[in-house]
Amino acid sequence: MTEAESIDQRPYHHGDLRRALIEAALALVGEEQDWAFSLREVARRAGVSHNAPYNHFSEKRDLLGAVAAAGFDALRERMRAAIAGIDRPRTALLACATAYVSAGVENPALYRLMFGSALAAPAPAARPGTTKEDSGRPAEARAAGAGAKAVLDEIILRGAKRGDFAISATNKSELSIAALSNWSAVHGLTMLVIDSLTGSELAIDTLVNRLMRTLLEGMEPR
Amino acid sequence: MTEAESIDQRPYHHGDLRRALIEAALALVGEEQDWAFSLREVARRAGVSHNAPYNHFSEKRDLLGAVAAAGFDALRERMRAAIAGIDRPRTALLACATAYVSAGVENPALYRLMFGSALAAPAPAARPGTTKEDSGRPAEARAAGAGAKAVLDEIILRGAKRGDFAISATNKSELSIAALSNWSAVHGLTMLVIDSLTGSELAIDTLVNRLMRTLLEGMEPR
DNA sequence: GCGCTAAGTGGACAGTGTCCATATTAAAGC
DNA sequence: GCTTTAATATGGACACTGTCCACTTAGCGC
Repeated sequence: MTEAESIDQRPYHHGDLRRALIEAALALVGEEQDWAFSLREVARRAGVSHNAPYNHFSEKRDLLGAVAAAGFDALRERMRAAIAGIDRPRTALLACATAYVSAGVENPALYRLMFGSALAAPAPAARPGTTKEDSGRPAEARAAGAGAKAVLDEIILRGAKRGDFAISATNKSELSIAALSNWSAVHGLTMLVIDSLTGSELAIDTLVNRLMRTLLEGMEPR
Repeated sequence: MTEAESIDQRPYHHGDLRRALIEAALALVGEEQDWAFSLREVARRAGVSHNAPYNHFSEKRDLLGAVAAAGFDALRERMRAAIAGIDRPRTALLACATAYVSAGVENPALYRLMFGSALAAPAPAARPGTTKEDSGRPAEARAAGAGAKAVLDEIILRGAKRGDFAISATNKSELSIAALSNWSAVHGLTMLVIDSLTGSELAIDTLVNRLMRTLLEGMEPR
């Protein structure tokens, strides 16, 4: 059939299968709002055999790790765009938080995957070679997550420098704690919203606003 | 063999299989730090056939829902115990938060399961009969979660009544927002600690303390 | 005592993740 | 240009899964 290569006669080698697989998986996560889909289904979508993915990912978990990393990259860009041009740290912080929660709410499954245990190693007690500081998550996802967090860190630093926050701009520990507090609050709110556990009928943006106000001004009387 | 029922001749009917299955699953979650174990493995542990569980749970997800509910119950009791006898709301809040994070850190998989998507319905777009307010989680787990949250609500209410918090004790919305802010922060911190994403070398209790201080006193200069 | 029904059993089926041997081809070395 | 090589794709196999089905057992109300 040296001639019959009319329709869908794809070449033996895909050429860019790794990216194609990640994109297919990303689409599946979005559609099914779950990552229980089979690796074979991903392969089908990419138009390759059920074994082709193993040339690019040693396990299904590896693929999911790459998907999570893509999610973190998207989140970072979204936050960056949201705070672009905003000078006042308090305002930037609020915009950043709103963008963050929105991203999570728009694709809950992807957000859950980014922080989920699906990435953690199987770990039947005492794996070797994993420090307690990495929890067995793929390096790719960790790095992408750090990139996203950096956006927050920078806002905090600016606020500290300007004196808008009661934080020493030279005290690494204080800065780190402040960033962690903010991330915790926003991350937690995102999860609770996703899980429909807020127990509130207020709009999401309103919730974010109130949360950040509490964080900035505190619960105790001033 | 009317006589040979010497060893391990269990009766045909288990008697309390439902509870036994939940306990076996709970143990498996604790051991494997994952809920990818098979329903058949749970059945094996309970000493019944691979189909017996279906008389008590219609799906694997149902079992996991019951496990999650048990987790919430344990969390509630733990928080209750931690704040027993503490009068000052601020102190109680701190003790409660510490207990909460500790519980999550001690059994990360269980904690993740409680909030995880494993409970959410498969939901390939637009399920019927599920309002956007329930996200398809089993009622049992929802109720148990609400019970745990009530502990927090009560502390906030007490603080508001005493004037320790700048919240009107009669304003339901304000109270709700305050509780949600606290839950978000603590929930978020727990998750970040579990995921080893805090980026801090401080002890967990210290992190909780700092987080709660920020929440109580705010980031902005006083 | 007797039937009803809840609670147990084993078998079956399609589908999964992953391993293996094999085939195809792009790229590197001569 | 031709050949070797390593990367990439393929199909088959295996043990195992969740869930369905038909069937058996035995506790409980009449």
